[in-house]
Amino acid sequence: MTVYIQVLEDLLLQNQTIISSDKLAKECEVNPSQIRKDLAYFGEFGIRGVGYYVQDLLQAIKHFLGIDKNWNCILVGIGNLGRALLRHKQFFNKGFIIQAAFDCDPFKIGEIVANHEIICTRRLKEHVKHVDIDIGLITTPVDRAQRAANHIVESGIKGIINFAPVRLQVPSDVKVDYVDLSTHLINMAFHLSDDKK
Amino acid sequence: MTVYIQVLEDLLLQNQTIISSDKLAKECEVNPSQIRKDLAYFGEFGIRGVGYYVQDLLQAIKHFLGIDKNWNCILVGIGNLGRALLRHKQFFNKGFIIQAAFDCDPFKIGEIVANHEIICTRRLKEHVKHVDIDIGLITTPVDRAQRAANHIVESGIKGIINFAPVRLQVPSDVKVDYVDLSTHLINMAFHLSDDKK
DNA sequence: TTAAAATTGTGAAATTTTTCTCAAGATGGT
DNA sequence: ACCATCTTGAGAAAAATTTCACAATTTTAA
Repeated sequence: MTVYIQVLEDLLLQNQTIISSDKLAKECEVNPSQIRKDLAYFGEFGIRGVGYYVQDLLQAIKHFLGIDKNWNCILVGIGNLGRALLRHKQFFNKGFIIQAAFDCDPFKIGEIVANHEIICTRRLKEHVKHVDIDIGLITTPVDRAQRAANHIVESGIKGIINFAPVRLQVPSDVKVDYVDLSTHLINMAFHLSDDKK
Repeated sequence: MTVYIQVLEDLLLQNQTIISSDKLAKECEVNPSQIRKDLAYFGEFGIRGVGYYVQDLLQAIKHFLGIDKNWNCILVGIGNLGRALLRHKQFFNKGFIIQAAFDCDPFKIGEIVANHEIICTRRLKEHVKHVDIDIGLITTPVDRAQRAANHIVESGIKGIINFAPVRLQVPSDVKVDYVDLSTHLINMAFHLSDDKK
């Protein structure tokens, strides 16, 4: 789905107003039927004999995915990756706003990174009380990730995106999404192994 | 598969020598049959009535995936994310070694980040000639990503991991893996939308 | 020694996902 | 107005994936 968004936004920049499932399929490197099924899933947006209106389609997808409104996030763990995410402006454009940044290292607390003052993780719950936070991002080292998750869960947040390569124990009503960069490297290594041998 | 590695390495740290598919399934949050199928795929490693030897299994998986040897990488695009990756030591442990870092910004060239001197992207090909590089990582802005990909392809590298949210045009013998952080945020937003409404 | 309990490997069944096919609707030219 | 050409939507078919069920094998214990 996000691939569609990427490609459609690109088409919009090129002032293309209409696209057929065939051409969109080629751009996204998938089967045309696949696209039609996916797009039909949330309503009839195509016009037979014509194709899809890029702008309308984009809006429909975004609405369907819930990214036509803003989402409040917090970030726990201000290491290299944490800093990169804080400084990364792309998220704002897409409606994901980092409202606060936490770390448990006393040397980091009070430091300002990309307009965010780093706050002690132990004070996470009280800080979050007054703002409605949707998503917690964990960018701590492996051995701190579970503790970070506990703080996030305790403060009532129901979505966690975990960048630390470790499984987290959370209540069943909290959704965890795992982001593991090394998985991508491993997949690539596996793919390239065929050639190498 | 990488989830198995994560969990198995964790078990190894806990000095657990044997694990059954049932328990491993619980840890990985998947079906026990799934695990047995996956593990049987590359040989019979379990012992009926007993389970799997953690250490042997881990080694077998790593060998199967091709990560029991080192992989040489280069990084193109020294922004926030690029710097974070260069400083991230976790990759080294897993056999992925960043051998060189490139950027086309004259102000960045010559700068040293995490022991890497940043080299002009135009000189990528000649620099790579003498070392056998397996994987190119792209962490440029969107509008530079295709050019970075071209440089990488021209130098004969067959694997690209692209962190820029844009599709790349490459010859069919070059594999591209797309890493898009906002995809994870969007998935989470979609999941949480059900509750929010 | 024998029986009960544990656990894998694998064929079969069930489920999900992907692809194919084509009727139905839209457009453009004659 | 009519026909040829596009292109979607959706049911059917095909393919892939996941789960079930159980024989085969090992361990434990009486």
